[in-house]
Amino acid sequence: MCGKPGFDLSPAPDQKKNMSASIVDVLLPLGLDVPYSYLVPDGLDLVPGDLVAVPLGSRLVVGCVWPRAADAPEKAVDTSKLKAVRKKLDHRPLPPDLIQLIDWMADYTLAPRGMVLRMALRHEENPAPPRERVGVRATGHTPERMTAARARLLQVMADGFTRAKPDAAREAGVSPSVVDGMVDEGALETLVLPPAPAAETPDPDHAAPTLSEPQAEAAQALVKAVRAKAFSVHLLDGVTGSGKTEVYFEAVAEAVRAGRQALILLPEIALTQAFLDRFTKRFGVLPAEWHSGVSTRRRGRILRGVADGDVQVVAGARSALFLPFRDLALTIVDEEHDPAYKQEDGVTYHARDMAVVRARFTKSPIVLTSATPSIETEVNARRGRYARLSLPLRFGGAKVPGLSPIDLRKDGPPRGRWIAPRLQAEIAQTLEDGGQALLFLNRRGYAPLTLCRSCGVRMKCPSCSAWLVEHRFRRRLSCHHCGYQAPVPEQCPACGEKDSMIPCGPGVERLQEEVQSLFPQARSLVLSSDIGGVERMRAELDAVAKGDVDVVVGTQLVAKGHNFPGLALVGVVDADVGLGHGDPRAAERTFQLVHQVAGRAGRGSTEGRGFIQTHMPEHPVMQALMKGDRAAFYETEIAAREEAQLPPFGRMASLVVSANEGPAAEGHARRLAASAPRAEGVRVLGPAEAPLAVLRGRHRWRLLVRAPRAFDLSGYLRAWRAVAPRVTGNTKVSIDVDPMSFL
DNA sequence: AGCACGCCGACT
DNA sequence: GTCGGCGTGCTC
Repeated sequence: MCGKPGFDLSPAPDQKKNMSASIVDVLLPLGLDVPYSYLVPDGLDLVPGDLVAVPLGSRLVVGCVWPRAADAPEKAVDTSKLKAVRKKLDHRPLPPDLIQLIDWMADYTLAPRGMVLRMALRHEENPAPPRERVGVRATGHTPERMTAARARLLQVMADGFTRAKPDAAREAGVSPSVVDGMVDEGALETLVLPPAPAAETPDPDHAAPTLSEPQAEAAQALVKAVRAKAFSVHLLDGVTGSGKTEVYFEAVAEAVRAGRQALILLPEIALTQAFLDRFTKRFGVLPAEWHSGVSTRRRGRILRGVADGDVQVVAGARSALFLPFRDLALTIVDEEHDPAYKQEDGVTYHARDMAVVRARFTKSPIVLTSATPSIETEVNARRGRYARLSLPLRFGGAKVPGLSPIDLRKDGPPRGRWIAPRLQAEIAQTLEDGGQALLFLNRRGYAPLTLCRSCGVRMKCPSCSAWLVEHRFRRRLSCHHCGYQAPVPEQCPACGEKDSMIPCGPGVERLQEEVQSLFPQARSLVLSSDIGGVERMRAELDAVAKGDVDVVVGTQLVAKGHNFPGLALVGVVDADVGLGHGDPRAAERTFQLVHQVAGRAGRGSTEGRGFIQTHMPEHPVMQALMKGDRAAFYETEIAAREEAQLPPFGRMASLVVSANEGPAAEGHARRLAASAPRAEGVRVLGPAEAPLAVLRGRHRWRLLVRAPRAFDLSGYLRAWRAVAPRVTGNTKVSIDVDPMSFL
């Protein structure tokens, strides 16, 4: 098979005997931690990374030929009972750095190796065959009947070039049926075209930008890092609008120029039209997009292009991390602090951290960007493990607004309202001046809680320990954790009282209602993730950018990289959401969100103003936000983490025991805790009910493990699992190394 | 992850 | 009597 011309590469007869008895390890994309061994049929040449179809029980499964660890002893498998590899798939082998990444991630997260492989193979399940493209070419024959449309088409085709059928129709400005008609008449002939490229090649010199001096310096450092072809981590650190994207685009351009590849990871890519626009402006074409919204067929083409090295730039969500790049020269993690990078279901991992690991294996540079770096990244930069590139100035001269506090304890709004008099006056002034106002409230829906005024019963999700959130525009109550929905009851489900159900607390919908009653003449809009599809979202963002909206009421969605040039006022309606429960991560998150929202104002020519409503203006996070003092936030937060030996000064893992019955979960959690091995400096806390004690009908109890910074936490957890009582029934234990929540 | 096998409740 | 529910264990 696939013999090279002119040489007989088949093994000599005596070797052949050996070969036919050869065995490969195949990792299967299932919940298995160990590869299985298979016989290699005669003449099949397999290398690590090759995808193969192998029999497993009664079915055929696609797996990946796995390198045999040098130190691994021969497995005790009865070789006479081995099954044989059925066939090798027509596919490039997975690159070594990806195989290394999968092994490393499985070791680190304690996930079965096969489940990590599954993430890398998921996108090529059911590979849709590339659609056959039909091209047309002029034959020279003239049709019997000539029409205006036919003449135009033939004129376009007269150059003799072959065009794809739809392209020919579009260029000539005729309908596809005219093309078909000309084919029938023999004036055009059809032929099969090679598949279209998965993505067009970016032009590194399409529109080279004019960079400010600090930008140019930073760009130069990144270009140098790409040229060095060595592992390095840079933190590209700059406030909103400082031009981080333009800077790292220069490094991307360098990779493209060298004929190599770049990966740009983005949080929630489906919504960042602004990013795609900027990329197109700089490189002349769209990047290859990789996220769940891309069709299977398109993904298949991109995947092949990435493996062949033809697709040079991929912009994608965290799953793009597992693409089989042929020659990855550079990785960018945009907005590295964004919690969307943490995958919580299935294999639990942080895409930013894993991207750094892959870059290390690839021996290539990686760039983390943020205006508000995560504490982990900030500490790494301070320790000198990451090189910091700062862009201190706002591009274009506009300023991030300072945030004036509004103390809700003294100057709050009247009962049942959420906009304080001061903020109301500022909005009025802004509208009078013809500016736009943005009200930020990180709560979807109309009201976070609905209760009966007569008997006090609260509307709760039947399968989660969470209140049902009213969504008034859909007239439904819904659970944000499991998706359960129910109509808003007209009478109390507990006491039967009619019209007694009342909404408690604000959501963005309710806030908009208040805006409408306070400013009836203003055009207002709610921006929230559950408003509808991507198309509608883009249309609404456009409307805001064009100035068709006076007051925007938005959830955290408005903190992302959308550009609202007319925004003059930002009001943070409740800065305390999530704060005050003592979780340091909540403080970090609040700081990042509010800081970014504040950065939305004043991006145009006008200087923005900002207000922050809070019950705790003395809280260090609020203080830092008000003064616009980012350094102060990091000082206090880093000091607090160090004091408490929390990450990144100590290590953590969370073990969640879940079961259909509460006592089963609790009981197993207690036995699990009791079986924890003793180790110097390691503490096992709990079990306690998990923050969401019931989720999708599963009762959850949680253990937290805290360990010193340099401790091999994964090794400890593996040793623990080996001696832990085995799970029975529907009980499950899930492990999260480096959890987001420290509580 | 899937799939077969096994052991207990309500049905053609 | 079987059909089928899910809980358990195995797959090179």
